[in-house]
Amino acid sequence: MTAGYDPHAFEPFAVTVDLAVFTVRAGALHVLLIRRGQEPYAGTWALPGGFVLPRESAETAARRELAEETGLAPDVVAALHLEQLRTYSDPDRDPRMRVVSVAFTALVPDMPEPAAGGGGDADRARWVPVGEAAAPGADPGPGSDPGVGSGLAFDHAVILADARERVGSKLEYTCLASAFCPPEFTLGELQAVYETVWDTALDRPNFRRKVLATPGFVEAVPGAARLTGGRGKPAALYRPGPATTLHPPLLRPSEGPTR
Amino acid sequence: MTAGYDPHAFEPFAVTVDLAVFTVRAGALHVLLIRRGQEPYAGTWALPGGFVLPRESAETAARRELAEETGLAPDVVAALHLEQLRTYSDPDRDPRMRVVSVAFTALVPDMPEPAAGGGGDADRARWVPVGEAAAPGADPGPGSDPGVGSGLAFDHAVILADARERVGSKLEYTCLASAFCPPEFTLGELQAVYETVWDTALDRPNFRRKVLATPGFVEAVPGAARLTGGRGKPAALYRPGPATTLHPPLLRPSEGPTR
DNA sequence: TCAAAAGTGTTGTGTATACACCCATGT
DNA sequence: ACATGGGTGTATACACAACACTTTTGA
Repeated sequence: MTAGYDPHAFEPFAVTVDLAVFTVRAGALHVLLIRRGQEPYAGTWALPGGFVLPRESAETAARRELAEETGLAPDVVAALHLEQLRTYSDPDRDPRMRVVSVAFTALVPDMPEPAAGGGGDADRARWVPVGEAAAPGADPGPGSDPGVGSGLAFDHAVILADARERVGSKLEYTCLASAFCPPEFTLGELQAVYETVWDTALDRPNFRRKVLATPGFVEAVPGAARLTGGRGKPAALYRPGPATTLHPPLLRPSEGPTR
Repeated sequence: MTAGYDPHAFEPFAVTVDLAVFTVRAGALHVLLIRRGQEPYAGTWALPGGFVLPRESAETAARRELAEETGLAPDVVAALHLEQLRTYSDPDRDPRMRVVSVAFTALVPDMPEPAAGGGGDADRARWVPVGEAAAPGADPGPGSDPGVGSGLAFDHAVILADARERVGSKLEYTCLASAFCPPEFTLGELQAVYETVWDTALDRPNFRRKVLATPGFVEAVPGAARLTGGRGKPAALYRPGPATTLHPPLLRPSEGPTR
C-alpha cells in the first residue's frame, strides 16, 4: 500500500483524527459509526475520521471530518463541543503503515435524522447504541444490521471505551450535560441525560436543587413551558448558562463508597 | 475521501513527544528544561523531547527520551508516573516542517542532583522553578542563567501552562501527590506538596484526617519515624497506598465559591 | 377521578472547616 | 524554658440523601 511513496527519506507517519461522537437517543447513549468501504476492515464499523491535511491542525481536521460525515451545517459544527481525548500511537494499530491518530470526543443533541440525506460519507453513517458497539462478538437480536457488535475496526473499541469513560467523568464536574440537549430543555430532560450516561436513577428533587443552586449552569427561559409528551404538568424551560465547571461536583451515586 | 488511504494525498508528518517533568524542590514547583543546541531557538530553553522512532509508541518514546535526558536508571524511568497531556498540532508550531507533538506530564520526587553526570543530553538539562519558566521576558534576579524567563521555544510555554494546570487538578481527585515524595514520607511532606503545587496553605489537622480517612491513599510504615530536620517531634512515615483515585476529592480552597 | 410528571418542603446524617489544645524533640 | 513541628479533639456550618407532599396537565 505504501508503494509509490518515496522510500529514501525517513519513514513517514500519517496523522489522522478519530471521532467519538455521542448523543442521547431514546434513553440510550449512542455513538456515530461508519461502515468501512475499503480494506482493511472493509464492511466493519469504525469511528468516523480521516487524515489531517497539511495545513490543518487536528482540531480543524476533526471539525471538517465531522461536517463531512454527518452532513451538518458548518456553523452548527463550528459551535459543537469538541474535545481532545488522547492520541493513539501503537506502531501496529494500522496493518499497512504507521498511523498516529488524535482522538476527539464530541457531544451533540439528538438529531431528527442523524446521518441521512447529505452527500459525502453521511449515508454510510449510523447511530449505534454504545452497548451494542462496545460488545465484541455479541450481536444483539435479529433486527440489527450485521457487523455491529462484531467488533470495531483498528483499535476503535479501545478509543470508544476511553471516550465513554471520559464522558461519564465529564458530567460529574462540568456543565457539559446540556450539550446533549436541544437549545431549550427541561430539567427532566437534563436529568435523563445524566441517568442515561451513568445508567443510574437520580432523585429528582435533589437533582433539581443541585442544578439550580449551581450559578450559571442553567438559565430559566422567562415565560416558557413545554408539555412533556402530553402527560403531566408542563415543565419550565432552561438554556445552558455561562458556567463550564461544577463546584462542587455532581458525583454519580455508584462511585465513591465514602465509607 | 475520508476512508481512502491514498499515500499521495498527504505530506509526511514528523511526530515528536514533549515532556513536562515536574518535581518539588525547596518549596517550589520545578520543571525540567533543556537548553537547545540547534536552530531553531538555539540557546533558548525548551521542554525535553524528541522524535518518535518508527517502531515506537509515543509512550515508549517518552520514556526513552526521559531516560536519555535525565540520566536516570531505566528501571526507575519505567516505574515513573507518565501521563499523556494532549497533542499539539498547529501547522506552524515548528518553523521548519510539519511536526505534531504528543505532550506528556511526569511527576518525580526531588532528586539529589537532578540532571548532572550522565552522558547524552543530561548536561544541558536543568530544574527551573515554573514561575521563572512561565514568565516570558521577566528574568528574575541576577543569579539566574540568561535565557530562562525569556520565553520557551516553540509552543512550549503553552504546553507547560497546560501541564501545570493538569497537575494541579490531578492532585484534587487522585493520589498522585505521593509521586512527588520519596518512597517513604511524612504527612507534613505530603502536605507541603499540595501547598506548593496549589500555592495555598492547608489546615494541618484537617489535611491529616482527610488523607488517613481515604482508604489506600497512604499506608503507615510500622515502626518508623523520621526526625524532620532536627526540630520538632519525629513524624510517622508512610508509603503510597494502592488507591489511585480520591473519593471524595480533596478540593483546593480557592476553587469553588460554593455560594 | 386517576395517572403522570413537575415542583416544594423537611429532616436526619455525614463531611468539612476553624480553632483550641497536647506531645515530643533540639537549642 | 521555649520554639518548632507532629498529632488529637471538638463545635459549628454546610451539603446531601431520603421521602412526604402539593400542583398541573391529559385521558
